[in-house]
Amino acid sequence: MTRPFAPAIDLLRRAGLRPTRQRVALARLLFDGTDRHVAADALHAAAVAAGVRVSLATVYNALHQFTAAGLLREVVVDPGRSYFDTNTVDHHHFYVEDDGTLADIPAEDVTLGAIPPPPAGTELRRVDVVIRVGRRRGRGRARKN
Amino acid sequence: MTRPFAPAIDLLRRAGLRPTRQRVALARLLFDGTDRHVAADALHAAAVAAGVRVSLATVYNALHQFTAAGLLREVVVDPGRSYFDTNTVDHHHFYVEDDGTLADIPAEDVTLGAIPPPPAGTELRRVDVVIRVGRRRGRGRARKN
DNA sequence: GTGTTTGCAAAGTGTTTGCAATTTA
DNA sequence: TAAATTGCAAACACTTTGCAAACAC
Repeated sequence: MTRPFAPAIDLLRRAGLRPTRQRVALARLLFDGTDRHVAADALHAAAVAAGVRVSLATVYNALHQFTAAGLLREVVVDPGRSYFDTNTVDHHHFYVEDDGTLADIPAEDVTLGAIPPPPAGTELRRVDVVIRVGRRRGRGRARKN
Repeated sequence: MTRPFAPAIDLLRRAGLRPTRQRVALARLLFDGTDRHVAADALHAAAVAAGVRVSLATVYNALHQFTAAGLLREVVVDPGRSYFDTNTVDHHHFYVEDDGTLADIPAEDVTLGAIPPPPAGTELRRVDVVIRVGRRRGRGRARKN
């Protein structure tokens, strides 16, 4: 019944974030050992479902703070929706366009050769490989315009 | 003074789209031979600046119709803003995070080895490689929380 | 003519902000 | 107690929609 709070609290402390009730609750939902891809909305729903009183605005704040602290990584695959990944190790993604689902791909499963040099005055931040897939399509019928 | 309209009209016709005044005007702005990365907003502004009477809603419609017709490709690099690329040939991107700028990278400049098989029931749609770069940072000072 | 496309303004998304009330250390 | 954090609701940026008027063929 009582999952330990200590690990989440430590995690936050180590990240330099105050372990407030809502941050601890969110951290416990997020960092349970499995790799998750969450949208603010879904996390908020999960928190509420778990009986945690937290506002959506606080969830957004927490997600950004966690990201800034290196506990999460933001994944951009869909304009108009942000996903946060609990896997902060270098890796890539499958994105199932039809249902907005993400799946990790270990970095070593994608061979990425030499990368062209960044434009002048800029430095490399990250390389994101997104493999977009979709439910297999019938042999699509013609459409007019 | 009079840039030819015929090419744009043909382009639209071939794509199965009615060459209406606004679609022709937008096509002429977009397909001038160079590779462009536009957001709806910017294209609308450009059209208005060029003296074309067109509403933002129509620009959105046109961009999606052009994309569906294969004349454009949507590039997702920023949650909350859609970019459309006039280069529909297979290629990748640099994304300068600090100023929201995109630059093309020819497909052959990125070596992509074997790709893991798509999740069950799905088929490959596209592989996007986004190399995120940023203005070179000073040696960032400490921040607290 | 007839069906398509447009413009407008309103409605939607998803996200951020301002600020008083609350909580943490 | 002082400073950080929260919740709420309002403000946001961007995108989509509904429908009458305008347009293409």
